[in-house]
Amino acid sequence: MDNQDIAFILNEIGEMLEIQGEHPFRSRAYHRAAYAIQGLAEDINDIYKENNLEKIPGVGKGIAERIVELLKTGKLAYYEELQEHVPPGLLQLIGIQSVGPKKAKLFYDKLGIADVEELLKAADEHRLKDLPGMGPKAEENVRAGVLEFQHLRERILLSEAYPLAENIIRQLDEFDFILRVSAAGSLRRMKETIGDIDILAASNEFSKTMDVFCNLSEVSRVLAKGETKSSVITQIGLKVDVRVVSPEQFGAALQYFTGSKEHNIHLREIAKKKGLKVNEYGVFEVKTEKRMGGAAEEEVYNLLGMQWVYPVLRENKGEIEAATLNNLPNIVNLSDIKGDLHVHSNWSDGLNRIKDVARAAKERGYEYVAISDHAEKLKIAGGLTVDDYRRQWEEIEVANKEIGGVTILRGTEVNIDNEGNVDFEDDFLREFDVVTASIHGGFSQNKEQLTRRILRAIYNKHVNVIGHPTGRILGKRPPYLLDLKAIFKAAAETGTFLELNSFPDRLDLKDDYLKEAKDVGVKFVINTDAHSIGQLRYIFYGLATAQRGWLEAGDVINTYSLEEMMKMLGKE
DNA sequence: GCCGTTTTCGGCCCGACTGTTTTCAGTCG
Repeated sequence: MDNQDIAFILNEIGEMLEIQGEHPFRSRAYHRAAYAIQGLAEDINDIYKENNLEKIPGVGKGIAERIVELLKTGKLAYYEELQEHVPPGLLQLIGIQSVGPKKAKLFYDKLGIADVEELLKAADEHRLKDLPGMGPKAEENVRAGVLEFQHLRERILLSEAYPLAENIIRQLDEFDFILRVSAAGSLRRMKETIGDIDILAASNEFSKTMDVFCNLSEVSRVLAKGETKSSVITQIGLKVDVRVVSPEQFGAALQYFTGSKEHNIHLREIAKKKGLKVNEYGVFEVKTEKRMGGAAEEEVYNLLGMQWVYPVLRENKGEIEAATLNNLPNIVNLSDIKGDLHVHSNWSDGLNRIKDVARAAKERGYEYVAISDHAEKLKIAGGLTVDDYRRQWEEIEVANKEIGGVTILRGTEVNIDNEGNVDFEDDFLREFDVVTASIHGGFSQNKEQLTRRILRAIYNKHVNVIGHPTGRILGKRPPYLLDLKAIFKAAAETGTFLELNSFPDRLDLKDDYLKEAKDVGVKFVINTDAHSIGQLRYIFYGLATAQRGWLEAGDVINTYSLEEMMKMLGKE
């Protein structure tokens, strides 16, 4: 059982407790614990062995006992007992729009409905509308919700949602009665995947704003339309929520609507202790109901005695405490990036010539770019032999003379084989400016084997960087089973850099892991792994992930000048 | 079920929208 397994079960327990009508705070406790465990880089088995389970935020005596039982036996009697009362199919139902724990229980108790298909059948046969609290409209909403559930897309990549949101914002911005408009929610926090798009507008003409929004060409169905809040489904099956407030409320509303939920709950708890109340309209003194501010987000945070918090940090993972101490990280910015150390050319499986890559890098304002084509053992990607590299270096030399203003570096992406060996002998590896080593196969090995492979690469003194360290592909492939704590420790000890791969479906290392690795002294490189010059822009998503991982420019090697960076790579 | 500068009990964020009710429960974020 790994962290994800435990988090999954705790989440399901939370949901089952909701359906059972348990006290909401009990179920919230399980969800909070699951959330914390999901983000841990350290293996929960190790945490257990070190007797530190109760140090995980949100894990107390009770939940720690549940976790211990799961880790020891692979089973949990309490979980199985709950499943007898709440069949697994029932948990799907609360994923349907307009169906929550109460209605799911109602449908199950009164009609024996225990999965989505049965619910659709019951709606079609109009057996729902006569249930208490239901009616014809509610029944139709459930039916539409089921159909959407079956077609609705899962969470989509930030890189897909971001342009769509920009497009909607641009259109709304053109109306002169819409004074301000901004993305909010997980999109503004730049989460790697997005469940729905949240947009906030400031206007003095609420209903006109709502009309304009609900009539955008991207909209396929209006789920709800109110005076200040509407929800629609777009043509591509993504939900978009829009909220409109008056201009003087914009800051408080942006704060509230950006979330995360966990961040906001914590913030409002602090407000309460100070005798204040925070909502989407402003900050208020509870006693006098006097409004203290809220036109700008900064006011909200300052009134609570803390620094304004970057949206990318608002996950309730220590940022509120840091902001209170005036101690937020000075997170790395796009303008700090001075080069890319992992770009492919047409020598292996890339699209563009070295010269074109260099010119594109120069246009981005980079000082340097490393051509890091695959090495020979990765035959499927057109891996290069020793002789190929020597000829490539000649081309690099010519291009360096011809272009100027940007330095093209000799890179390589060597493969870490099933035993942890990399392509090429030490004498040849030494001739590269930067050596990145990555795993491209043998994913099904066990945790010890996979960890040993990466550790061997880390201890190879000619390997500078471990590429896409966990190998995950969002929505397609889970990360390799790894002892990340051991890998972070070894990387910090040897001065081996860990890559943050900016490909939108990789973003590997992910945000939570970056933060933990940073805390033990690991340094990073933010690369694109671009296979065409158009993909160099993916640095934008890698950078956002770095920010979410609390990285500062000093933690990232490709924010340094060429000279400084080469020194850090051990090349003079 | 968790947690602590109101600390071992008594709290636990706050409000909009919908559809059912006729003052409110459920859902959502």
